[in-house]
Amino acid sequence: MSNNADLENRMASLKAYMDANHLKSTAQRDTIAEIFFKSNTHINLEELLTKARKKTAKIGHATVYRTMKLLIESGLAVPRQFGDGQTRYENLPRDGHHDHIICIKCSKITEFRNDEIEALQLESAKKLGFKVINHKLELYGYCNSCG
Amino acid sequence: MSNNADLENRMASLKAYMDANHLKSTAQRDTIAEIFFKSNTHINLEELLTKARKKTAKIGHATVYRTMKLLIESGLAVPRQFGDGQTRYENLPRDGHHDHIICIKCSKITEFRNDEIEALQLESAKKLGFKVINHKLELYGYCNSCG
DNA sequence: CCTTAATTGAAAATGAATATCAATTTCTTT
DNA sequence: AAAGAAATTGATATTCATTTTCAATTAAGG
Repeated sequence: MSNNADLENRMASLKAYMDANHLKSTAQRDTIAEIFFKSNTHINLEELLTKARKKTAKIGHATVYRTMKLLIESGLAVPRQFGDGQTRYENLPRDGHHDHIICIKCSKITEFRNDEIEALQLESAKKLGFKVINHKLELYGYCNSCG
Repeated sequence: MSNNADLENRMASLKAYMDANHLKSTAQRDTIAEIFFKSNTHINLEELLTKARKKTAKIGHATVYRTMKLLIESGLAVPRQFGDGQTRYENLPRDGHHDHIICIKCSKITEFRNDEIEALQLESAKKLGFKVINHKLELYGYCNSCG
């Protein structure tokens, strides 16, 4: 699946969600969603707003917040807080879930994935009577540049 | 080790940290620290403030924030954000680290621990050139009452 | 004690996120 | 294509958690 097809898939998912909820498609929403879907990093409000304003005439920050809330509700974005006071939005990778390693010195965020850990999580939860829907795993430490 | 000895241990650790940094011991600090060390849950500012004011005449909210910052710096408290906009402070259990399972319906927080997961985390990080200092693992799902 | 430096509370300031509201835009129905 | 209903928008005001400021107070060492 090409990046482009992936983008179109996500835009279509969003459209479907909006249709199902009597929500209207607007230039602002499309711009913000597209910028978000194209982002790889954990984008924050300011970045979204700056990029969106380059494409579409006038966009207020409230609209960015509102659009991101919509993307979260529709399951296309995940809000994350890494401790610096601002929410960042994660674009779910099409190849599935990943976790994060954050350098406590330079703040670099690296993604990783370990299926064995995922399996053990499900097992642990099951023992406690929990049905897991989602999870967050963050390792904090020093990257090899800062270590 | 009794609960009381444990409390005294922590108070002593704090004292040692303060001495080493030319910080003064005050009634407010002692009160807040003690309340925090005695707490089992993930206590937030409001709870700390309410309890502290019952013990010590006047305590401003700024002082609670300042004291918790001190406890974090000294490694005796860990700040956590579960997504409801406010920081909660976790008292490190004397028997070591634990992780959390959060019910997305009733918000109940259950603690668990799995050493196998911890080991795999270290291994994953090592492969990426990271030295892990700390980590957060949160599983979100439905508890057996809500599931 | 007495001096110095740290600490405190009250109030003001900051900053992220949300709510308000009149004006605008989309979508459906003629 | 035009109109009407309903949703959306941007600017502004607001909320709420947290931080800063600063004059007055207090702790600790000499």
